[in-house]
Amino acid sequence: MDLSIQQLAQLSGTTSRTLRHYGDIGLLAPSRIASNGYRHYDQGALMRLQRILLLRELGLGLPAIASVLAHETSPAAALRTHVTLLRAEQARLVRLIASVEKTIAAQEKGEEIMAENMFDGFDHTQHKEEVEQRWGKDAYARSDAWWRGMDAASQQAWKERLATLNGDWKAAASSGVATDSQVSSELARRHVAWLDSIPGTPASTP
Amino acid sequence: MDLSIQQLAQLSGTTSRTLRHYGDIGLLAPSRIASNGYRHYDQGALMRLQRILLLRELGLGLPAIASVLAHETSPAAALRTHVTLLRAEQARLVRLIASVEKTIAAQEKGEEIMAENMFDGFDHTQHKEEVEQRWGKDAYARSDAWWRGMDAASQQAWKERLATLNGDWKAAASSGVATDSQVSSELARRHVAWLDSIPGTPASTP
DNA sequence: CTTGACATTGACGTTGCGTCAACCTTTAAC
DNA sequence: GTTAAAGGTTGACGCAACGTCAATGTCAAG
Repeated sequence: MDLSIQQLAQLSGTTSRTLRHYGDIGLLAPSRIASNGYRHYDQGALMRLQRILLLRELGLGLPAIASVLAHETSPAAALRTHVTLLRAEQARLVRLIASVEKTIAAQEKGEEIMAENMFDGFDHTQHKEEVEQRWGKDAYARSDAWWRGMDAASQQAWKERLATLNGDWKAAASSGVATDSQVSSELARRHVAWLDSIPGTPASTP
Repeated sequence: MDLSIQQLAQLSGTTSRTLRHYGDIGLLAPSRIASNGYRHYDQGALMRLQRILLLRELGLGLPAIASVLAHETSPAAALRTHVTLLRAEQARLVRLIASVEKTIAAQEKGEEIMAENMFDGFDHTQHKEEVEQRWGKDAYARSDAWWRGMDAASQQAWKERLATLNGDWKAAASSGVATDSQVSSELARRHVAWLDSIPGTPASTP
């Protein structure tokens, strides 16, 4: 098994440039360099490349990959750290998508989004420092992004839905409704339906 | 309203370097440059900056933002394209997270991961395409993302919290609890607290 | 022998700023 | 009046992981 750089590239689904790059930075050396300067790779190099590509898909940087492969000691810690970052990034993407979709929807309704919605944002910004000090940065950032992604009408609608739900729920509780399933399950349905309107909530969990 | 570069940076939550960069690339020119060379920004600049930052949050690149602001014609198409890319990226992240977690789990059990786990990733990819074709891309990405972004323990916790809440709520309703505030407001607090654990839910709505 | 496919090294381009560096202004304090 | 602390300016390099020429050498086939 003696592969040229192109052959290895095609086999592993990457490019020759990448392979030379890995060679340059000492991540994956060719197993042999012919007299004409051509790089050649053997089975061992291929396996190492597989691991490299796997770790790369897992999001590790090339230095990190080199480190892991160098001293094969617990990649677990690195991975654990990394999964945290991935989750954060993933959450951010979810918010981004919801926000973009909301923007598109508003656009399609012919609304001129930008105008006063900006001032909403502005108010929010000034509010921001206070909130951050009282509730912590993370909490603010997370909650703000979703809320801010909505236009005024949607925010109003959200508030109303929450108010209605809470109202019905209280009413049901205080009136001691017909003990069980009919009314309460109806409430539960609406409860779940409302949750579904929150970005990221899975529709099909139970 | 005449803002220095720092003042504008703080107001808008960005940095002076960013503002100078935007000036350099012609995205946001200072409204006035004093005789000493200092940049000054007015209300108009601030509004334009708000739009820039909004579009940036939506993930558009600076040239794209410039284009949108230049000929104010339908950002819808650009956004639509972008949301597609975002979804793809998001789906990829979800797979990444799952894969990393699988790797971690395997590691902790002392297994030598790399070998056949690579094929796991492969399987997963193939599975994904099937699912996407059968259920539609959107549905898959949206419903799956949040849920899958959690580890098993978190999913379990989420289920339990939901079950407990629903249980208490039903119990309260069926037992016709002391008509009002004490118990119901306590439930409401927990209700809200639970909602807060869902990514993106604003903590301080009322 | 020539053509075309594949190899080499070298070096600049990409994205959106962060981060010095070296220097000038304004403000507040002593 | 002097001085030190802030805050301003223009370059210019750095980063992550290669993509993409450019200029040139090598190999197999017609």
